Amino acid sequence: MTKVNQSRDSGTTQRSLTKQRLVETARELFYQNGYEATGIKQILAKAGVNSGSLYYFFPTKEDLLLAVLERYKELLWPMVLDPVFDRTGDPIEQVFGVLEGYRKMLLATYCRQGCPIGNLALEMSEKSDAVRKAVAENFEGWRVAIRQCLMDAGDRLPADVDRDRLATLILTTMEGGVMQARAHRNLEPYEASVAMLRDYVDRLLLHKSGGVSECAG
Amino acid sequence: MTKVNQSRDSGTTQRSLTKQRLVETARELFYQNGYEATGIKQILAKAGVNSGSLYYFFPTKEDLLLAVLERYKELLWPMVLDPVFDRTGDPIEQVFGVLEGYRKMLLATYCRQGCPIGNLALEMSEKSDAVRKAVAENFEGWRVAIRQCLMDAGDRLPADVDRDRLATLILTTMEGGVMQARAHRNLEPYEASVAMLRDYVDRLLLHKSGGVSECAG
DNA sequence: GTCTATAACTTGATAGAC
DNA sequence: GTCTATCAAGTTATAGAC
Repeated sequence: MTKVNQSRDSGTTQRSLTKQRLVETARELFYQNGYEATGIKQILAKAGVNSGSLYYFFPTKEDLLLAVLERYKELLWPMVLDPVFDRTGDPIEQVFGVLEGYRKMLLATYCRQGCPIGNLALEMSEKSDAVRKAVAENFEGWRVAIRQCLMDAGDRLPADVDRDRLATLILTTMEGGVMQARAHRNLEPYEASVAMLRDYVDRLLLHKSGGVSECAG
Repeated sequence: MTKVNQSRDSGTTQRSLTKQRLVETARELFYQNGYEATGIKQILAKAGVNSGSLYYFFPTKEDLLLAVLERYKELLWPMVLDPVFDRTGDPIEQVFGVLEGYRKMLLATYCRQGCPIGNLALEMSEKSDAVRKAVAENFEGWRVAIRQCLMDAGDRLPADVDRDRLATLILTTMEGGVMQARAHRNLEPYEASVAMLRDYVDRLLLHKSGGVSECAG
């Protein structure tokens, strides 16, 4: 009784339910426990799939991780950006709305879970170049979206402020803040980091029309 | 032929050479490969020590990690701060000198190695509360030293700028910048983050004597 | 304090029937 | 595409002689 199984993968969409379930389960477990600390058996048990099926789709554990990282790229807009961008059109508020989203995540998990990409960045960058690149692409997607907000802010920001580098600092603030909040199991380091970043941006917004020098005193 | 082995541990100092070697080797390997990915066998081989000796000193692998984290606390001043503080007495330059030290480390390792504490923070915070706390203490030592610099800067910084929170942002910038530099295997994200932080601090230094409002325009 | 040998278990991955 | 059974190697940790 050969089931007529959905098989064509148009683009990144997985038509196979088993494959989908595998990626989703692996995503959760890698997130909660890290890549090394998550066993294939564990993934299999939670997904309700047998070893044979997993290895039919993914030759190695690393290939499964790469699929997970592709999935995270797909989720950037629907999960991270859209909910914020739908609520406000002000590009500066969009930026801090995204940061507020991570604060809510920390709050909801009692500072136990942060950014899955950041976790993998530090754990895997030296172990697999393919993974490192997939992580970098995830960072880049996030950063480019934030940079677009900064560009949309137009002349509200001083002309000489580098939007590209400021977008990098914003991602830096999120990742560094999340890291400390998790280590201290306390929101304060995250909130402090974002508050100081906000102070910086506020100062930039107020002094938009030139360098700092013009009103030194 | 029972060797008269040095045994008393006065404080944190390890009088046993074997123990010292074990901690040092574990420190390197945990740094390079992460905690989970490093095997006891690997540590034993590199240190030239037998399994029996390791377990004589450390009941579990986690205890070894805790000793490593204690060691990092001891190393903060001699390895991270003193080399910078000896070169300059200006507290603001001390802060950015420390950040420059991490840049040099990234440069020397082609962006392969960053901050060992940051790695452990993300890998271990959910797995062991003892490790999480030891990581938090390491962060706190670093942050307190930087905060002292900011306090030493006195009225060069505006009175209403929260030194404590600014110190947090500085650690955040280091950790977040290092993370992205490693993921992209490129110094730019780190340099961009630090440059923007410097711009922020420069603006604070110039506008020390009050709020932003006084010269809005 | 250090040695060797090994227990007890888990790991990622494979084979081959269906 | 999915199933079961299993491999070979690796894991942390222990036992007991010296």
